[in-house]
Amino acid sequence: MPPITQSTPVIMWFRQDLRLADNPALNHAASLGKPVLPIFILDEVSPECRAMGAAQKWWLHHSLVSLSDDLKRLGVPLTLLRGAATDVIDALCQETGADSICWNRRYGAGEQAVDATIKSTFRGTAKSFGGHLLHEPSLVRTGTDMPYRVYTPFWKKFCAMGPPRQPVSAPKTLTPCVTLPTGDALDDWKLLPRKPDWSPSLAQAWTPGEAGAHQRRNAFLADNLRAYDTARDLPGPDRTSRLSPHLRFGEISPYQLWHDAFDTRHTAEGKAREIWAKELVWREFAYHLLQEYPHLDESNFNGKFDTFPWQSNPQALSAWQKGQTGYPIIDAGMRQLYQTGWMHNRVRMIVGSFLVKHLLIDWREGEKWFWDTLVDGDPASNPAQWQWVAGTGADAAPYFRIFNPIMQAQKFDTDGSYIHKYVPELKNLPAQHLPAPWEAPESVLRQAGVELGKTYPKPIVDHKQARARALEALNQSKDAIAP
DNA sequence: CCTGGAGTTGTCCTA
DNA sequence: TTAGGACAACTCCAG
Repeated sequence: MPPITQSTPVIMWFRQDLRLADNPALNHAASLGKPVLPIFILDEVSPECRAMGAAQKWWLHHSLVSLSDDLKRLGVPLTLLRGAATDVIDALCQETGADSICWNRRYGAGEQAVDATIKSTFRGTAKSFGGHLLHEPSLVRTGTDMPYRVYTPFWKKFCAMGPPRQPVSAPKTLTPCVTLPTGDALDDWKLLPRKPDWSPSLAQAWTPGEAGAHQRRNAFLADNLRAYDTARDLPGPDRTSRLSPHLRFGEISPYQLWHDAFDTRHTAEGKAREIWAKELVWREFAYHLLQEYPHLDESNFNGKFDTFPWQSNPQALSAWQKGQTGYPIIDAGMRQLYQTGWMHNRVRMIVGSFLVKHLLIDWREGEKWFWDTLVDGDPASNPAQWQWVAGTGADAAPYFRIFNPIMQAQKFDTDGSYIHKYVPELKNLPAQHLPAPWEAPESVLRQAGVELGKTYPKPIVDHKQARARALEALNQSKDAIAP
């Protein structure tokens, strides 16, 4: 080891916090008056750490480009390293003499194990900070010091714990290291898809990076917060925040968004503000569940479902993934996902319910597909929402709650704008027939150039029959004894 | 320890 | 056309 001197650098380890503003670990690093060495590690080898899906990798690539540019503007370059994080950091300390490291906490079991190992073996000071969540998930406890399993009491307790701290601004300058360690070139990581390159449609929909996140935030606060409580449910106009991937990669701080929610410079009813704040806290609740139950993506939260007879049905699974089920609202959603790496939340519930209840396919198949295709694929929110839809989760939907894909389309895509956008083969079919094209008169179909079974699939299951079959199967298993 | 109100997002049938 | 109740009972959690 080189001798520890005044000029030894502090390592700022970026992970899921790819931003400069309101980044507590970065502010800490800046405050030490030492050279700052910002790094990002691509760790695909540490056990129990879930490898990113393809859409997330695309996002990560561009987010790292953006972070790297932003850091350069502060006078320090971002160093990219690859391998098991413990080994990488060991080697980095050997090379640079760094005796100090800091990061913002993460919450997957495998990731926490890695961080704990580094903290206990690091020769020097390793400091962690809270930046990803508004309250540490393990600190929200019931009156009897237990974790919560139901959202509303969690929300009440969350509010009773007092408001989250105010966001802090980015450091003005950082001191660079005199000599830099050797790092990787981002392109060598091959995070971008090729053969085929399906990313242009993602690039059209999104601007990864901190600047893009703030653009989205400003647009949301100016336009969509006002009527958020009602308008967020309609996938056609899509008045959601669309901030989920930016939050996933920490390009914007949840502290910033929490205080935005109650900022009176933006006009909105109290109801809209509260619903938006509650959405932020759903994310917290998902992490709370993940903390209590680290295998949230692998096993049923409710063990009664461990014996449930899920059906293996590769053809149906494939039709669902490709958006070829014959139910336009399902197909629109699945195609939006595949094309843009994102799906409106209302539609996520509808397609999730369809896979699990209508097709009786294991929710884990859906969770995996979402994980691979979503740019906002989140280790906590994704499995938590799938388990909720499937009825296997904490605070699960009751088993008899089966979304009707026809009725949902009528109710939430009344003008057909969502289906028209993502199912172009039905673009000439009048809105009233979009929820269930097989019920349209033959002449109307012909006039719209639709031939069911040729230009657009016939429904792969009958709603009424599938619903009855699901109720039967679920009814039988609800009395199963948890192991 | 007991009590009792409450629980994200729906559907379908009946009156 | 629309409003209301059944669907099931259970667990959670505060007081």
